[in-house]
Amino acid sequence: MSKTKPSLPRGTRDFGPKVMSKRSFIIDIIRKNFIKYGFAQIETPAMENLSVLTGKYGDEGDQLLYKILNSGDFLSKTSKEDIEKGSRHLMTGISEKGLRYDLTVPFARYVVMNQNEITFPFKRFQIQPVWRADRPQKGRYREFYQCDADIVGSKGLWNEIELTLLFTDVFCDLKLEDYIIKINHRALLFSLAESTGLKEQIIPFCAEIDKIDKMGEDKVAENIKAMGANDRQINELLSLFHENNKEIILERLINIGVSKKVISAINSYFDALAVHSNKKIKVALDLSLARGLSYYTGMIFEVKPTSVSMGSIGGGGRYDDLTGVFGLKGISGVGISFGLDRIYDVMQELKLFPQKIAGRLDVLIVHFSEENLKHAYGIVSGLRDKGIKAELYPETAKIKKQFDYSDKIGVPYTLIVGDNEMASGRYMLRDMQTGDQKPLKMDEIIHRLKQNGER
RNA sequence: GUGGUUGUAGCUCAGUUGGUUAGAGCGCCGGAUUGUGGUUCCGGAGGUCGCCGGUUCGAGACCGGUCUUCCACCCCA
Repeated sequence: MSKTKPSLPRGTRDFGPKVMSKRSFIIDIIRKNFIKYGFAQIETPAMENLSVLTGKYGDEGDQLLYKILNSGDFLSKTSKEDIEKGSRHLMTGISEKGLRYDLTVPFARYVVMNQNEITFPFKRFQIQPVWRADRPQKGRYREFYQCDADIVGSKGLWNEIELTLLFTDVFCDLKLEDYIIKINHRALLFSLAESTGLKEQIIPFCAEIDKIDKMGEDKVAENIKAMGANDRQINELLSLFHENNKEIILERLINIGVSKKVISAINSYFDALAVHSNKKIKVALDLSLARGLSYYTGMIFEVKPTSVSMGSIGGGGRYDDLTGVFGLKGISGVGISFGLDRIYDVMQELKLFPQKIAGRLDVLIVHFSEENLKHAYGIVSGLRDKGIKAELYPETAKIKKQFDYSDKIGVPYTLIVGDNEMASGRYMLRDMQTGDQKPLKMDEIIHRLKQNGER
C-alpha cells in the first residue's frame, strides 16, 4: 500500500484536548440552560433523505447541501441522456441522501413522524454538527455545531420572550457581554416592501435592506430604486430607519399598514422583557434584520457580536407552518440556535475563557522507585473512589521528568510517594502553583483536593 | 459557485536579480542536578521548501495545474 500524506477536507477541523475542553465549557453552559428552561434533548441522524432536505432553504441553500452518492453501482440506472442533461438532473438519479444542513428541518421531520407520541407544546433541544458545502472563511466552516432549542405547537408570545431570556442567560453564564440581540418581524418587512411599492419583490427587497449595515444606505437606496421604487417611497423608508424612538417607529408602521395585532405583540414582548430588569437583556428592534432562511413567518432574532468582526453567533424565529410541507398542518413553532464554533471564536478573540477550565486531573502521583510506584497503586484508586481525578505516573522515571510532565499537563497538585512517606504514612502534597508542600495524612489530602476540585 | 490571497522545522517567521551543505527565535530531547517542575548554562535531534508537472547547466525563488489558508462576493451559525 502506498503511503498517503494525512489531510483533512477543507473547512473541517480536529479538536485536540485543549480546544475540546473549551468547547465543552461552552456546550455545558448551553446544555445546562436548555435543561433549566425545560427543553428535552433529542438527536437525529447526520444524513437525511434528500426529499426531506431539498426545497427548504431556497435555491442557494440547496446548492450548499452535501449529497451522498448511492451505494453500489450508482450509475447503473442512468443513461447517456441523463448525463447530457447536466449534473443537477443527474444528481436526482445517483444520490438520494444528504448531510443535514441545519437542525430545524430534521426536527420538523421528527415532529411529523412522531406526532402521535408527542405532547404539545413540545420543547426540544439538539446539539449536533451540521454540514454546508460553503466556501470556508474565518468563522465559517463546512462542518460546525448548532445548538438549537425549539418550541412547537404553541403560538403564545411567551415562547418568544422565554427564548430571549434563554439567549440572555447563556451569554451571561459565558461572560460574553459584547453582543446585541436584534429582533424584527416578518410582517413589518412585508409592510415595508408593500409601502415601498415592492410587494412582489419581497425577498430581494429584504436582501437589500439587510445589507444597510454593510454597504451603507446610499448604495441600498440605489439598488431599491433600480427595483422600481420611487424617490418618495425611498425617502419614507430611509426616514424610518433613521428614527431611533421605538414608539414612533411602531406608530409609523401602523400608518403604513402593519396590523395592530403585530404591533401590540411587539409591544407586549418588550414590556415583558422590561419586567425582567434583574437581567441585562440586550435586545433591540432592527427593521433591517431580514434573515435568509425562507421558513420564518413571524418574529425573527439574530445575535451579533458587537466588538468582534464576526457573523451572527445565534439566530432564530417563528415559523408558522414548517411541518406543513411534511403533511402536518397548523403546528406553529419558534426556535433559536447558538453557533458553537463562532461563539468559541469570539470568546477566544476576546480572551473570555476562564483561566482554569476544569483540568483533566486534580492530582498526579509521582514516585522514586518501583517499590514506591507499587505502593501508590492503592492510593490512586483510593483517591478516585472519592471522586478525585487522579493519575499515577505509570513508570519509574527521574523525578525531574515527572515534575516536568506535571507542569506540562497543568495539574494543580502533585502527591509525592517516596520511602520517607511510605514509612510515615504522611504523603507530600505539593501545590504546583506556589511550590509549597506539606506532609499530610490521607484524609487531609482528600479533603484538600476535594476543596480544590470544587472551586 | 465567482474573483483574489496564502503555504519554508512542532509554532512564528527570515531566505538578495534563480547559484555550494536552506537559517533564526520559541518549542522539543539530553546533560549540568541519583528527593523536586517553571530560571540559567551547555549539547542534540528535527526540512522530499504544500503536492504534481514544466522552463533552466542549475528552482525554496520563475511558469502551469492542484490542494490548503485567509479575504471579498453569494449566503450564513
